[in-house]
Amino acid sequence: MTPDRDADMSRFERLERAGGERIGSSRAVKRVSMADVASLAGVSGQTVSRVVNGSPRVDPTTRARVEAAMDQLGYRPHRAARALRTGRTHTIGLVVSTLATVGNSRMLQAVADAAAQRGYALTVVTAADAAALIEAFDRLRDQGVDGAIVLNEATAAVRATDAPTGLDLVVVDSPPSEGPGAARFGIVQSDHDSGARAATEHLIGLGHATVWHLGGPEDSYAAAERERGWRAALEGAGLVAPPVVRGDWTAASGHAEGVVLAERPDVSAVFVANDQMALGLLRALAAAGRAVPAEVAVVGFDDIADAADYLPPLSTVRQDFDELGERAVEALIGAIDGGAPRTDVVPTRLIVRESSAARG
Amino acid sequence: MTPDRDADMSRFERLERAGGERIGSSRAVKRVSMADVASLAGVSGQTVSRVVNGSPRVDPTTRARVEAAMDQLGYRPHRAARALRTGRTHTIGLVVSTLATVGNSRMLQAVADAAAQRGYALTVVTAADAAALIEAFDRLRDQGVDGAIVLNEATAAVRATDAPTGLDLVVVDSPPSEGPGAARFGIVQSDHDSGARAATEHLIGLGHATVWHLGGPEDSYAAAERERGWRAALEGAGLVAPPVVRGDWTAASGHAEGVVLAERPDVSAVFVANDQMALGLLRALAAAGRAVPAEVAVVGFDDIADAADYLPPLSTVRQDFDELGERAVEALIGAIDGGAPRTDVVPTRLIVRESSAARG
DNA sequence: GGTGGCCGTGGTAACGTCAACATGCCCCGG
DNA sequence: CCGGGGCATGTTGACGTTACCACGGCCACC
Repeated sequence: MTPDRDADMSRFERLERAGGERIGSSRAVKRVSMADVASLAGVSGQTVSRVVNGSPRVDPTTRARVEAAMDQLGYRPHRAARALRTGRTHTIGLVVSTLATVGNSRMLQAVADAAAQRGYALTVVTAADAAALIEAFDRLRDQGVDGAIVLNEATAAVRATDAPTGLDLVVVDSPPSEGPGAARFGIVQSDHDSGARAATEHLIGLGHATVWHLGGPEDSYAAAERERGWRAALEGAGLVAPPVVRGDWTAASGHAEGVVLAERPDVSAVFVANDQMALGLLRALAAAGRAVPAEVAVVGFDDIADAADYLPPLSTVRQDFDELGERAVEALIGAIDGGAPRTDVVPTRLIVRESSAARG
Repeated sequence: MTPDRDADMSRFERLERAGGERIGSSRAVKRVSMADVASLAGVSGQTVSRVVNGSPRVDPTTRARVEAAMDQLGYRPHRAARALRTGRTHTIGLVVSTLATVGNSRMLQAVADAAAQRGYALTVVTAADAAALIEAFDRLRDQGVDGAIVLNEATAAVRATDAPTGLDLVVVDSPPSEGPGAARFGIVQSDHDSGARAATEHLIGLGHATVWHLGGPEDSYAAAERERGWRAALEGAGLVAPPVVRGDWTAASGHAEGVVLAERPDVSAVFVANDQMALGLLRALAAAGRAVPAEVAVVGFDDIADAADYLPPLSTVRQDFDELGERAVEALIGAIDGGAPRTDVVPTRLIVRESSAARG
């Protein structure tokens, strides 16, 4: 750690010495340009450019000389100048509805890391509703991002992205883009359907007469897919699906709906569309004196880190957020580089904990 | 929604018509430059620039004409060109250690919104340790951000920011910057000390013989401050402080440490350094058969949204993340515009819920 | 032995913007 | 009536980079 820091400081000082006319103010460091490197290395700016961009048409000797000069001067390419010239900013945007849901936060982190690893900067914009989404795209276009990843529950809002935005787009958890124009944007998502099915089948396997569903908002595609999987599992087992109750992903909404479910004696198993709502449900069940899992079994979705410490520890369907982020970035960069939009589905996995332990 | 969308589409079409040579490929839209606006309005580019930047030295008539032309063409200033010329990117960076803690996510959202509101783009970089922090600053400098906000628990890592980075900086939850050079960066933080003190005094007021502390990591400044407040409250009441146990902010660590605490019969009140660790503690207590709050009272810190749905609902100290984000952005932009680094402290507030209800 | 082609390199211009200076005009004071 | 000063606007060049074309030298092939 200490060596690293020293290394950085000395590089900085070199930089300051190299370009600084003024003394005292660290703000006055003149930046090292390609021309500086070129003259030190005794080559033209063009050759420096070739070295920087890894062109093969450079003599190894020359390349070494240029690299030495860059090192000595602490040269860093000027992104704005490059962007002006090439039209590529090497920046991608992320549009997110909210960071209040833990899943979105996890995705953001995964996307940030994946982008950084590929040398792309990530700029984040929030957009709660459809109108804000349009505005968010405007802002991103102004900022000159090369493309954007959309993390927005509202299907209706995502539809708006069918409109031409002038940006390459990858949408996470989106219905297939429709219309005759075929795919307008890439899609990356978890296998909500299978995950929900597995969760529901697991509950059925425990011997419950049926499985209730505490779902996500009506306009969410992910919520619809999870509901679909739940319904399919019930149907497959020849059971009737009870009416769906819906929350808005928050624990508070899970509690509010949970109070209603807890009152019904015929509720003995609930598949909840995300972990945070399950947390609220668990509280409602506890308040109603209904033991989990003895009287009511509960399974969530997401497997956020906290779920293992709920009371009782929550069975849930794990989403691989890191993989999702990775694929979203990869798909977007592919599209930016001229590839066709594609659709990726990442598998999910049922994690059984105490909230749905076998009835003893 | 529909009108908005239509408006956007027609603007896009205008844009396409205005500059497009090629047909068919929506990627080929040529961007509208200042020169296009200038020639349409019959003025020089310089005058357009003056209008865009709100210079007062423009005749109202001319200004109107230029604005009409901009509107008609759908002109958007080119940020990269502007950045190249002025050296300002109007972008700020956010360095965050992890988004796994809900507090950090909340801060990120608040910062994103505050930055957007001021016309700044926000780029996010993660940096888990001190070495990564240095690298993160490098990357941000490459990307040409005007300044950065640092959200990183590790005090040691934050210290590294004492090294010149060539960036204006605002650090959230940092010890005062030290040394003869006075303040190198701005600081924004919650009043951890008072919050912790209030929480501890509340527990003492409930009649507990003493209050235990489940603290954050040793290298965290926020954790140290909270511990300080806890200690001060005990001292003020003439009570002896029990040994501190520490977690790493996660629920899992709270559970691991909580198991130890739950075994001790002399533990009847615990002040936990954040809500997520408190969740783990609650589970440990439940597993040990110790009722909350009847046998053990618990108070957390942060007031994340889920805390109200813990079992039992968690008493906690609320941080005003939105205010923190707002102030951090404000302080940073102030510094970018040449202001002196400043320190802001945002008040915290005790929220009493069932986990520390008065003993019946 | 001539010629074509490739290889390494350099020169020039342009991306869109804004700062600095220049220009022409009108109004006011002496 | 003339000169100076402000005001609105225009002209020029530069920020740092890369695309395009040009050039000389060398090898290979016929």
